[in-house]
Amino acid sequence: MTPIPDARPPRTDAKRNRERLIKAATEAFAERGIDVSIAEIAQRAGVGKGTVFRHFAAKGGLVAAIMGQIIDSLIATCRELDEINDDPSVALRQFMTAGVELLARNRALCDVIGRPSLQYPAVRVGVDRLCDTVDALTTRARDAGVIRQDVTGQDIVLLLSGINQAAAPLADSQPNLWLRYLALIVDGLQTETPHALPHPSPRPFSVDWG
Amino acid sequence: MTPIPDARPPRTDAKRNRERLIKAATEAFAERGIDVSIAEIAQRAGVGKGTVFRHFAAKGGLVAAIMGQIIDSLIATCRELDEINDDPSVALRQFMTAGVELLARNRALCDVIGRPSLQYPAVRVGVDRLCDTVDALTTRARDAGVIRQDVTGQDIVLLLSGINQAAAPLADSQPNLWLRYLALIVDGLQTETPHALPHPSPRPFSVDWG
Amino acid sequence: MTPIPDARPPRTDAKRNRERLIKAATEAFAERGIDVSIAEIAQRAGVGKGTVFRHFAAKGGLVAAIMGQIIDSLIATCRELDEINDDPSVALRQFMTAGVELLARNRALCDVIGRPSLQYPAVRVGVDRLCDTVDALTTRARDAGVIRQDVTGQDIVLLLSGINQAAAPLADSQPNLWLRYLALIVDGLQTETPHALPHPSPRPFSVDWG
Amino acid sequence: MTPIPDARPPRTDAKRNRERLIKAATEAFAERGIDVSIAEIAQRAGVGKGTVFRHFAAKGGLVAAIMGQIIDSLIATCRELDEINDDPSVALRQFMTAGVELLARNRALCDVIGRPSLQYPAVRVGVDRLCDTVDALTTRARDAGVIRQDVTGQDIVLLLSGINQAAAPLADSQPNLWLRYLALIVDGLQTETPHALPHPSPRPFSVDWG
DNA sequence: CATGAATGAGGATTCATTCAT
DNA sequence: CATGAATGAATCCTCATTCAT
Repeated sequence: MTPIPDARPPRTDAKRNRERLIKAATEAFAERGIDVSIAEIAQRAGVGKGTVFRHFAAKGGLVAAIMGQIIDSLIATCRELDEINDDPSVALRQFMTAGVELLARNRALCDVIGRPSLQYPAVRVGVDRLCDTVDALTTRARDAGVIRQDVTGQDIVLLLSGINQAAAPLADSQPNLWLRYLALIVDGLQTETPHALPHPSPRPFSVDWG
Repeated sequence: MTPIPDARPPRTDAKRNRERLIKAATEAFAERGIDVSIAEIAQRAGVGKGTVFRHFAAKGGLVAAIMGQIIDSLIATCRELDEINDDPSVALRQFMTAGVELLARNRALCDVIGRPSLQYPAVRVGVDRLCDTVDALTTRARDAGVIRQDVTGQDIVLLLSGINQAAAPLADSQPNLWLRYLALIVDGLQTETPHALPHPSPRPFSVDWG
Repeated sequence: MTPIPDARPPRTDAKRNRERLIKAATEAFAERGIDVSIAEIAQRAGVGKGTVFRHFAAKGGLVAAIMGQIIDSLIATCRELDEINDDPSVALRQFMTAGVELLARNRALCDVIGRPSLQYPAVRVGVDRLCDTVDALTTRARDAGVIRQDVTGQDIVLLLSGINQAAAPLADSQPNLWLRYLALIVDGLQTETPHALPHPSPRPFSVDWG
Repeated sequence: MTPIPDARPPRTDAKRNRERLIKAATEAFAERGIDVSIAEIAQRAGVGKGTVFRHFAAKGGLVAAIMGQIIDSLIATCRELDEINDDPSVALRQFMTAGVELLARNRALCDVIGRPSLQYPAVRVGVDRLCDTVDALTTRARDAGVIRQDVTGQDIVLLLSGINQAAAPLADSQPNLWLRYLALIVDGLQTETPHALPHPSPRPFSVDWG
């Protein structure tokens, strides 16, 4: 029996294209934010624009996929650091460093995480999962008494974005300025004279109780 | 004797239109950021697109004017609070509250203040002036020993943006969440066990020493 | 009887404004061509844009008026040179020099004279009158045998524009290049071995026999 | 053996569209000058505006491409006539006829060639190459003694524009009038009693010695 | 009469998305 | 499946002309 030629075009190409596309999009988004054009992403990937839309029905899907993956990697980092470090204080600081650095080096991540209501459902869900993961670490730190008792994992995640933002306006000329604000906030979290916080800890992103 | 003015004052209708335009632009920018189209601003103001360009030769000029005005008002607020309050700690907290609230209610302000290299020269200069004004207040607070000795006025200004950013993703469902992070940072600034900060205090926006 | 104040606003102002307007428009058109904006003309004249339209219902009217005046002055120049000079050859050369120089220094004149069908009726009529005037001089030159017998006044006028155009592309770097082509054409008009011209002398601008 | 092309040839429909676009642009420019809107060109070609920009990133590129092509064809014509004709006098006359006719039928060519400082670099370079090519022919004619000794190829090219311009104002009603002025100038170039020209022969377009 | 404020049509250009090849 | 050609809505901006003051 002669196999029917071309009946099933090879999946390999599609898979490799998808990988190249994701790699290119990841880099392009990191460097230029989510406003980078599909044309540029396609060109960086060495594929046609149509191929981008074959893999992701709309630009938003591509954004969500890339960003979701990055958030997942941060979740993994958090878990690892939590496991590796006996001292939750060290783990937390290392995690926060990783998180802010990620934001400082990825404009698109700031774009999607920093906007009101996180437009992208996938990002919203990812961030919630990140918050849960960080909350485990945070709880351990709270229990160990190395950070103030009223901060949650979600607070920590939100603060990552805040720390990065504080330094962002000067990022071009002073690219490591975020280290300063990270240290400032870490110091603050360890304050021995906390006052009661005036607003309850936030609700998850995916919950909107109106 | 009433002095004869050299040039006639702006016509009342023009003045009113300008006011409506500025009001509309202020609101539109606040709600939707600097990417709102001139068409929408014109429509909100009830004028033609051409009228917008009569008052501001280019969109950038309108942005700069509105944002500059807002920054100036924050500078004024800072001065007033510095004068009114004997306790620099109170003055600083009140100023920071005013600043974060302003950001929380104005997406365009976040857009122009938060981006790398502050594209708009007028904004850059305004922010530098703001930093100077805040630095006076900050210095008084440092001298009084109510905040850690290594923070400057520019740190405070940058932190405003960071505090707002921490709360921004949840702003739609929890519009006052910024109060929480403001309190957290204020507490942190008063820590009695500060560690040396790993990065020097930032240089002004308008200076780029390469 | 007390005279009614302000009943008849002084004509003096209007007249003076008109003069300033015409002066400004003349200069602006000369320097920048007919595409100069009404706003710039009004500003140069120190009047409002509305005043321009009070004096000339549309931009075309202003163009026609200014250009007509300039053409009239060239007509006067032609008459004077014709009267002053006994030698028609000299008179013709001096007139052509004046004409090309006028074009070389007036972009708007080139714009309105050089385009097909001379859009502006006033210009068309003026150019026809110019042609008639030049034809008198040309006839004298022909009768004196100092130019070839088959050229008319209209030919001469059209050649002015042609001579200027030949030099125009290099006018920025070589502003007197037109002298070269003027001399070339003047030499040519005096050829002693003319061939019969393949196209009849042109009909006037204002006549269109379809 | 057919070699495998590195890249696929342009799709037939794209090629056809490009051809229609170029044809439409060529006609539109010829009829109405370089100020025709992209919208009109697109409509004439039966494509969307975006398609025009797909093929030419900016309007200037389209202008330069079309005009460059036309100038190149004139260069080719010049070379052919130079080769075909033993008599340089005939070759030169035939070339000048072709050149003026081209201008007479193409408003955009007049626009880009006739303006001071030739704005479009591609046009400037093309015209310089044209001048060089014509200069070869002109030199032959000078050496044969059939034209005056002081004219160059660039003079000839500039005169094409001048000749066309002389006839242009009446082009609508007398579309072949340019033949008259062409004959007049050709006669003049052959004068046996030349006077020294008062201005040196022009420098190339691409050279600006300030 | 004079002013300059307001208008809005029109122009070049960008880019996500669709679809013929 | 992949390509990149085509589309057209959207955006900023200009300027002749109208008209309220």
